[in-house]
Amino acid sequence: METALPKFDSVFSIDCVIFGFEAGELKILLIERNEEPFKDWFALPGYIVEQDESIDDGAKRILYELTGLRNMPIKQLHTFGDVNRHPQGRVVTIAYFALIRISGQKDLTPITQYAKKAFWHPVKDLPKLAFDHTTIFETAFRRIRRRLNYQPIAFDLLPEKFTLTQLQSLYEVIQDKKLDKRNFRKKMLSYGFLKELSEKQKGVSYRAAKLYKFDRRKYNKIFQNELNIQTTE
Amino acid sequence: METALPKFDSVFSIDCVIFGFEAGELKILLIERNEEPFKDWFALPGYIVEQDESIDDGAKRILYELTGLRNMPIKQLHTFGDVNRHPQGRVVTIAYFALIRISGQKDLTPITQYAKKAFWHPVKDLPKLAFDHTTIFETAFRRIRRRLNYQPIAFDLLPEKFTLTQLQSLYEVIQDKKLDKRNFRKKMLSYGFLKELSEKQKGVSYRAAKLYKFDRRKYNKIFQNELNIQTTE
DNA sequence: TCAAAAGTGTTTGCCGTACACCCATGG
DNA sequence: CCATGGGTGTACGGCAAACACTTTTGA
Repeated sequence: METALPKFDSVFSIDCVIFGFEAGELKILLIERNEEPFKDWFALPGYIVEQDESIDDGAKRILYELTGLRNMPIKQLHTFGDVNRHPQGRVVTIAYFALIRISGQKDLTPITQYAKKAFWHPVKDLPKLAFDHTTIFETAFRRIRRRLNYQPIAFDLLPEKFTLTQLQSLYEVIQDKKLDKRNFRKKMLSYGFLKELSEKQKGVSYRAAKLYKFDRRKYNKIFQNELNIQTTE
Repeated sequence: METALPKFDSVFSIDCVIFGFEAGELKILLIERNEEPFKDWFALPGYIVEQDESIDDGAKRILYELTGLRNMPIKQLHTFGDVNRHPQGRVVTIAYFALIRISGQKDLTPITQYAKKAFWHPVKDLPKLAFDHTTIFETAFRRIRRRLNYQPIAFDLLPEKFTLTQLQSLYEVIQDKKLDKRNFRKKMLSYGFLKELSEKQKGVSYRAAKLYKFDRRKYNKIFQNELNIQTTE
């Protein structure tokens, strides 16, 4: 079943790399395609932008329609415009990315027929993806690895209340290296933007850890100088 | 004189923010437009991408045709896709940037009729630019300000042989702050990627300064670990 | 000889890093 | 009582920042 693209003159599309963290693993959101080309392949959620919507709005809409996720805080990543990246014609794609909290309740139900399903897949052992989506993913992954060093993106991936060990293991997964527990905790707490809660972890068969919250207001106050420079992208 | 765009369905274009450094000032390359819309306005060099060229190739071609500069090492900056950014229809633009050496010889002669002329303009006191080009410039400027802290982009702007004072004044201009001379020189020299030449500055009416060269090979050797992470974008 | 910029060291505080043991809890 | 992770402090080295005077040169 061939589904022709509406126009081959300079069509542009959106593709989204959505990161999540679950069961100690970094994951991204994939769909199984229900359309040619690459029907039945796994792909990043993506589709063609409408004429009367901004690319930012289009990205939000497309992500919603393919995965059921609304109002995700996506940001632009990079634009991919090789001539032959799409087998049916010229499609320039603008890639977006986001780091979000995976919560069990959110059901990933595509609204459109273009995707059979949407699901989380570990970034380790990603299958071959449709189009140039593997390249797009790699670009996104490099970006967040770098960004982890100077922006508080880890907290977007964690549950609202988390332990320092969870935070550390997230850093370790993204950077793919072990960190020293004492140094990590000392440094994180020294910033002053973590709020210690009176609650403790529950349901573990060992000493329960304290829970913390990320205090974004304090973070902004502390880093407002740097943020003036960093605000974009 | 109205010049209609070829198609209004999802046209995409390139705009280039080309930085240079001359007479102690940071400058960018502008054109004076010779086409509606915004005829006679100043604008970033930019035009529409062809169907059969990648966006990277298109960016190089367009920059050449509007300014006469060939083979510039441009990199992608960001894509701007608001619905109404172009008064004649839907044009998504992919912005590129580069830092280059302004040399007196390079004549800036547009090849096409779309630009009357191309010229360097200080980033201080930029005039109002066509379309959303002021926003694009600001995005590029923020990007290079940040990047200056972790990549050797300053050397792309300087002549091949330069003095430490020239290097420092470039850092000061980009970051808009004064730096301490002793600390600056100590730090720069400690990296080990500056090669001291036996030559000295000429034609100055005070003590001539030593000239230095940036040794990119050494730089790459020293920073290859970090570069593994930083290579992209 | 004067004006203008070149060139040069030391001290201090902070931050990153290395490193190992006892504690609390649930099963 | 045992297994599992939770939680804690110190010492060292390197880097950034503050700070002022002498030297060289051409006009």
